[in-house]
Amino acid sequence: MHKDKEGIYAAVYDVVRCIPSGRVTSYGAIAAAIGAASGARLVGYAMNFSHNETPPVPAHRVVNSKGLLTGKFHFSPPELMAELLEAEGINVTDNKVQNFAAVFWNPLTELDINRVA
DNA sequence: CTTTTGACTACCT
DNA sequence: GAGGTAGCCAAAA
Repeated sequence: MHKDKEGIYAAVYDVVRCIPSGRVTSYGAIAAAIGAASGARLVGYAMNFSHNETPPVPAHRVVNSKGLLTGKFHFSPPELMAELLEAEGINVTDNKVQNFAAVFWNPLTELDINRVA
C-alpha cells in the first residue's frame, strides 16, 4: 500500500492522510514510515505538491522534528496552518506546536507500517 | 545524463 | 544556546 510505482509522493500523501485529527507528525517520521528515512526533505518536497493533490493532504499536521511550523509560509495565509492546528485541538504558539510530544503521531507505531506479523 | 532545489535532520562551531 | 554546514534522497529542468 506504500511506495507504489506512483513514487514516494503517493506514499507520503497516504501516510499524511492517515494522520488522525488532533495529531501531528514530523517529516522524518513520515519518511521513515514510507521507507525513506533519510529522505525527510523528500517528504517536505512532496508536501509542496500536496496542495494540488486529491484528496488534499492535511499538510498542516506535518511539522519538523522540533514541532516548528516550518512550512506555514507555504500556506495561502501562513497563519492558516496554525489556525488549522488549533482547530484540531492543538496548541500552537510562536509557530511551534505546544505539547508536541503529546500530539505527536508516530506512523511507524500508530499506523504499524512494519506489519509485525 | 548532469545539475539544482527542497515545507529536513544531525553534527559541529 | 544559537547559528552554520554537511548529508540525505528524489524529481524536474
